[in-house]
Amino acid sequence: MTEKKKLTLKDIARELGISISTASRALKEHPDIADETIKMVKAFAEKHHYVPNILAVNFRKSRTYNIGLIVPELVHHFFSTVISGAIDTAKKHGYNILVSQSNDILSDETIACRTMLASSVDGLLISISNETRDADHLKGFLEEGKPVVQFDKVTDDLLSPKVIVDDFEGAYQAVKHLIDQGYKKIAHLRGRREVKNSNERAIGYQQALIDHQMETSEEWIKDCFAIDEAEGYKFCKELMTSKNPPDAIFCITDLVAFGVLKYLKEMEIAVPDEIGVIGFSNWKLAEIVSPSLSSVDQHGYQMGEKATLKLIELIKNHDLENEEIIELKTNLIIRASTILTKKNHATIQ
Amino acid sequence: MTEKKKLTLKDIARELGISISTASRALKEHPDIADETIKMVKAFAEKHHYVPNILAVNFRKSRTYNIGLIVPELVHHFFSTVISGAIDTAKKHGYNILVSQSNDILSDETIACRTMLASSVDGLLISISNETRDADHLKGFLEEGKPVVQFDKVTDDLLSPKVIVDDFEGAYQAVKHLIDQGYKKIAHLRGRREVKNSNERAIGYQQALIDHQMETSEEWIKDCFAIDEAEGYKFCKELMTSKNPPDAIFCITDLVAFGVLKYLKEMEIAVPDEIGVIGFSNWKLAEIVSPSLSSVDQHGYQMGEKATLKLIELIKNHDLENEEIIELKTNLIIRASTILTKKNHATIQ
DNA sequence: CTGTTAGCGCGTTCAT
DNA sequence: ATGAACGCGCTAACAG
Repeated sequence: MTEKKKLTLKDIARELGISISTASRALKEHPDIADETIKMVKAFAEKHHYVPNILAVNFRKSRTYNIGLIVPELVHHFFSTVISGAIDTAKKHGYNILVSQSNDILSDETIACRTMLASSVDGLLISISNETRDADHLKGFLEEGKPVVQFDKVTDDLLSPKVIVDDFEGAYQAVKHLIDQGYKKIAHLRGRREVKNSNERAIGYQQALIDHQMETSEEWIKDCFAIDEAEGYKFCKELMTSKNPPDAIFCITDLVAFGVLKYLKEMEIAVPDEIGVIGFSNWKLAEIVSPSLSSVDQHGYQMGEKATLKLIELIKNHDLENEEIIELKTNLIIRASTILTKKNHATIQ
Repeated sequence: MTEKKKLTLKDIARELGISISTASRALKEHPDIADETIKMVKAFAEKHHYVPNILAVNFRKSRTYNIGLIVPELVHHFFSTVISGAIDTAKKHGYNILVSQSNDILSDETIACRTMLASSVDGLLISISNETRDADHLKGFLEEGKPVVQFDKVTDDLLSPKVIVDDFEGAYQAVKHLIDQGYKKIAHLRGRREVKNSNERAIGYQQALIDHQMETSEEWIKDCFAIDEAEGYKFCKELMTSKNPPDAIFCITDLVAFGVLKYLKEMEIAVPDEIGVIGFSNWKLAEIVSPSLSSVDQHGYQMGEKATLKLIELIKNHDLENEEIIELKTNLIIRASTILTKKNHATIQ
């Protein structure tokens, strides 16, 4: 395989007996250039498959049309959905997306940032790790004139736009739905106390209970750490074997809810009749499991779109001082795991 | 936010009263340069946070340390796992990954390729779309001296290394496992006839049946097109309501198997006692559903690693004629959906 | 050991 | 309407 020697402006100029700058301008249809010249140059370029050397262009303009994107975990339904939206949107605007993951480890995140900065992305989209507290490793981007947009998991330590979901409202609606269905003792498997989203959801849960004068209990709130299926299983067991077991469980995320469902199935505790279960994030699998799982949809794809659009806007305007907050509404998806009939309702009471 | 004016080699040279090339070489610890000079330059660079302008370096060396990666679907457990492996591996070797998706549409794939080429990736990792037949849109990479490595879904129309899974063997083992468990009438929900992987799995299925003198029937083979849960449900219904229903089903992928499980559950047909179900790909959810789903693990992460390593090797060696085939062994994961006890075995007979 | 020089390909004044 | 010339920041061949 012999590599093609790439055609340059210089080649075109030489072949056509014009100057390099004329060739350059002709290709851009600069108003100063004669129509005929333009036509001639364009035809020649077309014929010989001239492609500008993007490396030279980038160098000259010091930009790359590449956007960095860092998430905690790539193999994760919600984040991959966000990435999907980001990629599609970026593509539409002529940008590429450079993806990296932090594995929820701050040092990995810091390294990823360095690599991104070194490879000269034009801007950064990031959802911070569970370990991240301050944003020192992100400030380098702004210092170099590269805008940052945070999404989903964000920190206030960085002045930047944030695209987030209304976690409070989503949680509130989920719990209100459980209440409306007739469930009386609603438990919550919550996420980490250091993570804002988790706290928002927990507050939404509590507010809904308070607003509807529902019974509350500290025993019904369990703190997840790994936020996985095993924890859902474990805490569900704890709850159901306690003195005052709940009759509904609101889970910080679907994955945890799957663990809950698993335990309940093993114990032959009927969902939704004996107990209602609702998750958060609306994983693809939520509609596939049996019983299908009610959940709060976060519109991940849309989040990817909005964050990317905002970033591209900032890049174009050299805007490094934007701190707009774009809050997406959640969407309650009601499925079998919480549809309690009146009859069963009575049973519970 | 005022942007820092970046320090250049020229600045260092001027400040230190040396030439630019000396500064450049000193930073690279070139053997010609006096230790003292090296120390001095490095100290100065360190102190003033000198960072080489990567755009200039890339331009000069005509390479970017960026690798393109195109998959049919990003929001897909297997592919996101592959990407995860690719990203981690690339990072280790100083490369970034530029991700794009084709949505299984050839024209999208072609556009993605063009964008990747234009943005000057150093090489390409690709798993082709279901629509892709020939590799004309990929040949441009080789023509420009950029190596390509195909993985999972590959075409022989392009001379390139391929990292694939031994689909035949994986399917064979899955079906053999069903036979060993005592299932007698094994059906297969297969994938598209135009897709190599589907055919390999179908052949593995048939060979296992033949080798063990099992009953076969054309009726037991159903062609999936969308390869989703709905199809699993639909075809399972067709199978179970036919004159000669199977007592086990081997599914082209876990997603289809989930649909199968759903139908069986609705009909209260017991898995694994009345019917065994096995999938392919070992999705995260396979162990979460009830009953947990036996599956064939494809080692997606490892596939991402191997493909990336191979590509980096080709990039470094300017090797464009490699057509090595790296075949990964699958791994049979046995779970509840196929563990038939001896007693039940007798029942079936 | 170090400096000088010559580009890499392109965009952009400044002339003409 | 077009061309000459310069420089972006860095590397490397050549010269001393």
